[in-house]
Amino acid sequence: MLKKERQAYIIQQINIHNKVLSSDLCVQLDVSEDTVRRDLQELAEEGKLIKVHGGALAKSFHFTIESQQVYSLPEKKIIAHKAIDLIKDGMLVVISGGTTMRELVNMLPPDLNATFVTTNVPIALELLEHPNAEVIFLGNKLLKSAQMAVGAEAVQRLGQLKADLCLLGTNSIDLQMGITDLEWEIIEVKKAMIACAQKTVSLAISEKLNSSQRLQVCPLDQVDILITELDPSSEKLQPYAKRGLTIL
Amino acid sequence: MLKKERQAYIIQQINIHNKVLSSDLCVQLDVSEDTVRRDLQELAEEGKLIKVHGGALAKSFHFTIESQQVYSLPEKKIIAHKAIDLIKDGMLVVISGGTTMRELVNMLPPDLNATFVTTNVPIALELLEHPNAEVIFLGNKLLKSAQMAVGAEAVQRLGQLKADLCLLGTNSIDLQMGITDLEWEIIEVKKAMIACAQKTVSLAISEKLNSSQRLQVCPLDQVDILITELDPSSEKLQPYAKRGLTIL
DNA sequence: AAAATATTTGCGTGATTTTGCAGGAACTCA
DNA sequence: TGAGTTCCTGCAAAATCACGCAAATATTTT
Repeated sequence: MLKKERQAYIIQQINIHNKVLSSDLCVQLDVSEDTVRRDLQELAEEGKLIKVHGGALAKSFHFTIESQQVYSLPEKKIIAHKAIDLIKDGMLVVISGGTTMRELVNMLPPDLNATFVTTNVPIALELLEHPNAEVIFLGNKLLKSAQMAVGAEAVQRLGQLKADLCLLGTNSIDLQMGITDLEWEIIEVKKAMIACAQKTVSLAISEKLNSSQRLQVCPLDQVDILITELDPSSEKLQPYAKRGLTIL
Repeated sequence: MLKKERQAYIIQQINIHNKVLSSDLCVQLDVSEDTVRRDLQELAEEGKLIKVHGGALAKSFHFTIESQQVYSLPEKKIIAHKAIDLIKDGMLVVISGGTTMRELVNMLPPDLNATFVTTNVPIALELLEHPNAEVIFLGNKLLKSAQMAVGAEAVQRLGQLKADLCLLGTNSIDLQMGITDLEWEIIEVKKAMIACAQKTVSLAISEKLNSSQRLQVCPLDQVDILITELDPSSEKLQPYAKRGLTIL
């Protein structure tokens, strides 16, 4: 078998599987490991793949590993844009945390006259930049990992509110478990946020659809509106529409 | 499974859910906990995530304020350094806002085990970066100009505390009027902070000595310790020493 | 076609990487 | 405080890699 043939085969395998193992290749091609290694090295030098210990990865893999400042920022901007239309003058809005929410706050029209309630420190800071928003921060004990207030005090004071809208940054949502999250203390606060608002809006990039974590925030029927970056007619969203959620 | 694949998966999970647990990952990836730990550590060194006990956090999720040009930074660092010696393990410290305070929080020794109470949003955020500090944020309505909580709620809840130390960023201090400030709402909160603490410390760069503003926070005899960037024996400080303040 | 030259391949050896495990330290939480 | 978890260090086994060398193969020259 010719060298060119071998390399063509390797490229083909990479295109199909996005990765190859040296050990696999040397069996499939019936050559020594050294030969495979040399082939991979050559192809890597030509920029046709990425060599890693034990095999090689498709070039496109490099994308995933790159660390962007904010993951999926364009998608989040789309989501934020859709959500903003829900906020009207005079409303009392409860808002959670996350990068999507930060984008949303950033994009709020300057002339909007609304009151925002949050337990999340970065969100509060971002809201303070807005010329007309009134900002209420609830809570006392702050949780480091989530940079937000948790605990009985925050929950109790959320209970004393009657909000028009709850904007919920969502970690995981699926049909069985509804909205789920990882930490008990966060769950508690999110539950209280949902309970005090007339309408609950879940904001999630589509990757988060159909994934679930340990603890339930609320079942699906407590969510009124679901916003993703996808078009409402998208295939992935139909199961949620069938369950009675408004899709934006 | 290739190591890079694993790491790409971890990054993806982190980006979607903001947080991952080592224990979850080692099940999902079918490797030992050690391997997961090593992966997380490696990714943390590359700056792609933040390693925490038991798992890791997304980097973009953690929002920090970029330290812009701070006026008189070297002086403020000196002040902060002096003040830090006053804070001991187990203390409950009430802390106001300002760039000097941000420097102070930044310089806190990582092994310090104290509880901090503040009504200032940027300070709270900075405190959250500290590995051991417990952070309590008081208040609900936020004042845009000062990025802090004001109003009856905050004042009342400060009244329910018994703090060891009150660290007060000071705008103006002089012999006649004591500590003074501009805005009524801020005065109220600062008064409450002083009232609830056993010792009050005023931190001020020497420029602010012998200046006063419209509204009084407290008379000079309520201040226990005065910290400036000057040497305690400095001429400018003697009048304050004579009035009974400890000069550091 | 034969010889000379260049390229490719396989192998041995030793270095490097990866992984899991044991133990003890450090941390968390009730 | 004390049990349970997570973390770190060092170690060892296995896999993978890198390098030189010689044999095999391909290419060019004569």
